[in-house]
Amino acid sequence: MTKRYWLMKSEPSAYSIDDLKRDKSTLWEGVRNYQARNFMMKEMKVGDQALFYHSNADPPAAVGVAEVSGLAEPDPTQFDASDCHYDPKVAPSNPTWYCVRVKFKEKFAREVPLPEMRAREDLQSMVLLQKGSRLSIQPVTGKEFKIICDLGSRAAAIGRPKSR
DNA sequence: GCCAACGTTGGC
DNA sequence: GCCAACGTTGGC
Repeated sequence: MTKRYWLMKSEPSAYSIDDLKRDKSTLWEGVRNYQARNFMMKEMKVGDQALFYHSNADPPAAVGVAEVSGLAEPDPTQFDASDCHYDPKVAPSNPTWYCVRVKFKEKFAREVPLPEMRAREDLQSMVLLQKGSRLSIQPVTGKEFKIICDLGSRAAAIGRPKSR
């Protein structure tokens, strides 16, 4: 099966790329949107690559790469009354919410801020940039993934022109 | 803090 | 099944 590419949002105040770096891997808990859940449940495979995106940050930015390291399993927080993602409607015998495990791959040498992505002609079709889009887990193409990784590497910093 | 856009809930 | 009201997301 071909490797696929994703973008996963997290508010850095809740869980940042540095948290993932520290933890090495984590369950992507707390997703409470069916479309995002379905990507995790039905489409994400071990080895898939994901851009780690900081939402509600200043500026919002792609900050690194994670890799799917475990197929979807029931999200434990849906059963935990002390957790802010607790879902009292869910019976333990029949989980509603699932999450994959992801592991840390890299933190970009520099963040790739949202306005920079917006400004690029070759990223216009990204789900992230569509008006009103707020999916917290979304597919990206291999091409988009590579462009953003390149922008995040130091060599590509500030989009210096090739010729002068 | 504001607010546009989206998703969910619940009355009918 | 419609749709108004409400809650949430997330950029600005």
